[in-house]
Amino acid sequence: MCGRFTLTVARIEAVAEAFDAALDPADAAGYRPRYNVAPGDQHWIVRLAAGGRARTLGLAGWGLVNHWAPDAARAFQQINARAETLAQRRAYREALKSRRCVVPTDGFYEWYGPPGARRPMWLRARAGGLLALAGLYEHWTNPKTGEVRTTFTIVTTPPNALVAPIHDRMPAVLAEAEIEPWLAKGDRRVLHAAPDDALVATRVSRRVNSARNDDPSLLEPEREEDAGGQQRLFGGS
DNA sequence: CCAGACGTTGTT
DNA sequence: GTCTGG
DNA sequence: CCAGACGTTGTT
DNA sequence: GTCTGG
Repeated sequence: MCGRFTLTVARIEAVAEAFDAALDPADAAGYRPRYNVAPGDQHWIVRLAAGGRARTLGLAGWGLVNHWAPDAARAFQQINARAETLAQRRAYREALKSRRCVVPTDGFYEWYGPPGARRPMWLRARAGGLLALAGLYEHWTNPKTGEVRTTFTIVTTPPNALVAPIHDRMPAVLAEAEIEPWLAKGDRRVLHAAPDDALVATRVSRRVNSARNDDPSLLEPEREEDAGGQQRLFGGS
């Protein structure tokens, strides 16, 4: 699945340029690199402007709250949406029809191993740089305060050959040519596992476990001898 | 008809 | 065990 | 995803 | 809002 990720670029303007999106200047003012984005956090999404073809880059909360929800309690149970069932699920069907987004990131974490000894891996693009994750978003008005929140969920697929030994799900990573079909038409054919050679995996520290930790040292590769005797899933790396 | 759910993951 | 918060 | 709380009353 | 279950 996808329960934590990173966006470590120095300038959010570079993300706007890469995705050909207009940057919300109010949101951009508070930008900082993130090494441990967790459910419930504010993060960046690229979406089409209302009725148009222009893309915007702005902040939204991770964990989809449907516009009809009485409260935001279910947000944490809607951080991911299975690609296979998007069109059937009541919570996602409407958003699939009209509110797709792309979630910019430069890596995501997956945990593996036995209960109580699970270890995080950081997966990133083999050549480095940005990844485009497929997502859905929605607006929700808090009935108590009248405040409008925008929230999103990340689509998941079965794993590719790299991720399969670690986990049975992974986020839907869009190739550059798949971004527009996803945003404009919700073309579900783009929701497939990333090519087997698209990503590389690094074992990282269990300090990632706590969402309070959010600094560059989280991405430092952890050596085998620091790994506490876990089995070697990645002998060559 | 009204009431109640609407989700994913991991673990057992 | 289960829910909330980060 | 994992970590941490899970409660009320009265007093400051 | 919309669907399923009773």
